This record gives sequence, C-alpha cells and structure tokens, in this order.
Amino acid sequence: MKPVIKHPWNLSEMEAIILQQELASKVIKEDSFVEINCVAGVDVAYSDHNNKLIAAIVILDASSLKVIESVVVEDTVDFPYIPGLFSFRELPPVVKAFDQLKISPQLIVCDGQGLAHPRRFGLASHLGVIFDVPTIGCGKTKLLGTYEEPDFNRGAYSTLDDNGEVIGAALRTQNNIKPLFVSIGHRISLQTACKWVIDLSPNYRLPETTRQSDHLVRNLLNAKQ
DNA sequence: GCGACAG
DNA sequence: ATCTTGTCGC
Repeated sequence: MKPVIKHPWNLSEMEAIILQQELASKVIKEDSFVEINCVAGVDVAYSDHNNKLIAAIVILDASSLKVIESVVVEDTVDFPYIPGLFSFRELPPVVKAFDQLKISPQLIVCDGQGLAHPRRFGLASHLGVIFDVPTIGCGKTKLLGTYEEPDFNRGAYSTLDDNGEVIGAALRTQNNIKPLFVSIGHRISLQTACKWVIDLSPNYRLPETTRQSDHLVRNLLNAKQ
C-alpha cells in the first residue's frame, strides 16, 4: 500500500507547520467509505540505546478481530519530538511498513490524535490524508482542549472542546478507567469513530488493533536485548 | 512571564 | 516515549 500524496519529511519546523496547514484543508470530517472488512492498527516504539524507531502495523478482520496480517519495520529517527509536529517523527517508518503490507485496510486506527490538534492535523489525519484512507485518532492523553469527566460506564463520553469547537471526545472504553481521547482522522465522523473504537475495545482501554501492534513492537524490542 | 505540551 | 514513588484494585 502506497501513499497517494508524497511529500518530503526532512523539513524545518516552520516548513512542517506550513505543510500541515496545506494538508489540513484536505481532511474529510464525515463518513466517506463503503465497506470496512479489515482494520489496521498502528503503533511506534523507541529503541533505547540506538537511534531507531520501530513501527508495527497489524491488520484485523473487522468482525472476528483476529489478526490476519502484521509487519514490523525498524528505521532511523531524525525529526525531534515537538508537540504538534509528532507525525514528522513517527510517520516515515509507518509509511515504510504500509509499503510491505499485502492487504489494504479500509480503516486505520492510530495511536495519536487526529483533529484534536492545534492546526487540526494530528498524526491520524496526516496518515489518512496521504493514503486517502479513513483513520481514527486515539490518544491516551490529550494534546489540547477541555472536557468534562464522562460517566464511568463503558461507552460514556463527553466532547473535547477547543475555543467552542468540538475537536474530539473523551470516551470511556472500559468501566472506571481513564477515558481515551478519540478524534476524527480522515473520512469518518466523530460519532462513527467512537462507535468503532468501542467495538474494537472489547477487553482493553485501547482498540485491539493498536494493542496488538503495541505487543508486536515490544516483543521485538525485548528480543533484541 | 508561567504553565502546558499526542509519543 | 521512559523512569520513579506511592496507592488501589484484582
């Protein structure tokens, strides 16, 4: 699977911000897909000693949640961690990993925000726009915005707001645990995104997709030490 | 100026 | 992300 939009990644901070502003206009904030059979989960881990990132993608069958394909890629990092420019650090190895996949998913679940971003273009939106595939942003913590504590039962949610604009939701994926911050990535509405995240999180805080890819990268890191 | 700040 | 200390729940 290859990106529809190609652009350089080795940009200055200012160039990266300008590119985000250009690409942000391409984000589709409504449901725009036909059928979702396979869902991909993406996660990236950091190799301690060397200067490497490890990206893992897992593809699950949408109805059974069984893993049907997975790929792990190790790559160098050159972009620093800057809040708001996260995708320029973590997406290059993710794009390489997608290139090796046989199956093309109809939905991608990301560990990182989508619209819940200062320029409304977090990692999930960035990935969705360059591949033109529906994506959902899932953050364990928020980047910005305010929210009311949602009810404590699984499925309860409250909106994440920034200057009166709804940019995402604080969604309780399991009873009595911290909410997950869900936002639109691309080609999906917030309502549909939350519905998918609940369906993909039967036993865990994170969706099974990102949980499985998290396991993959951790196993590889442990095997190397 | 001060605090906050996806991973 | 990773590390650490203390607390609570299973």
